[in-house]
Amino acid sequence: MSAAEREMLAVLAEHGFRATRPRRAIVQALCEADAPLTLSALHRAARARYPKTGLATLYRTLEVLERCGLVHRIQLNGESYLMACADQSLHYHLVCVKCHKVVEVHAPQAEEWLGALARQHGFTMSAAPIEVRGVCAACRT
Amino acid sequence: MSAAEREMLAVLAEHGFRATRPRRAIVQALCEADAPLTLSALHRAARARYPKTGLATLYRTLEVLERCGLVHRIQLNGESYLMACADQSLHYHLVCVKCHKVVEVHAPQAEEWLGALARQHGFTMSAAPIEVRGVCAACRT
DNA sequence: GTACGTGCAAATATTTTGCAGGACC
DNA sequence: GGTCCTGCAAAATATTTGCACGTAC
Repeated sequence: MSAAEREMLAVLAEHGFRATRPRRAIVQALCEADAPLTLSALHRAARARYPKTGLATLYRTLEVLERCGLVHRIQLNGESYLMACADQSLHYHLVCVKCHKVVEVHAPQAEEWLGALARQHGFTMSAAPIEVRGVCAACRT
Repeated sequence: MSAAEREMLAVLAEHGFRATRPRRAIVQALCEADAPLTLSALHRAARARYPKTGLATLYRTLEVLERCGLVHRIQLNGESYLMACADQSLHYHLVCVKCHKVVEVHAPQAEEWLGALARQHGFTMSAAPIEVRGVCAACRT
């Protein structure tokens, strides 16, 4: 079990949710994916770990995970994808619109800039990842 | 007709799409909204301008507008919203998660920072708005 | 005039719900 | 042992499609 996985289950527990088999299958599938997953890809991946995982449970689990800030929906070329991110601090996700891979970036200085910018407009940024779309090195060629 | 509206119709024309009545109603509804709209709110708003606007046409028009980069889907507290933005340059959208209002911000310096950050990771940012979630001054009280 | 778009209704697909039984703490 | 969760199937929603008819260019 990866650290990310352990972390997510811990946060779930803190919020009073149980670590059931389908939930662990879904969390594991999300953590082991190397890019965001569509709903049906996630269902397939969860079933590979716990075959009885039902679609209704997947929806219900995603709602819980999103509520806890552990799962994020991102829009890529018109499709909706799901990705896990237990990190509740402000940071960036560089998302490649071609291969869909995501690089998680912490850049305190950039965050300060953005924070200052927001403050100028009376905004208080929330501690959620900021999605930045682009093309990665491998896909640019 | 607002400048944004005119701009969107011009871009549509450039892409070879016709400015039909339902499309103009949808574009106008999007441009006049002071916050992103849900699909059904947009349908209602479009119908207020051209009552015969059908739901299928709304879906088809949104696909066209998104393809042309004129409409963006944003996720807010689990709901999906649509907003118009004809500006194809890199900039930020400060989105209030309470009242849903959006402030469009151009900040060359912040963009340079972010660009440099992305380059360090081999990324080339695409010229799309970057959504930053937070709480606006009015809603913070 | 002729594509391109449309509204409508039917066909699909997606998401939610109710409930009897199972599994986590 | 008592809830909280689950799978299943049915219900409710949301989205797409086919087609005969309009209308923008």
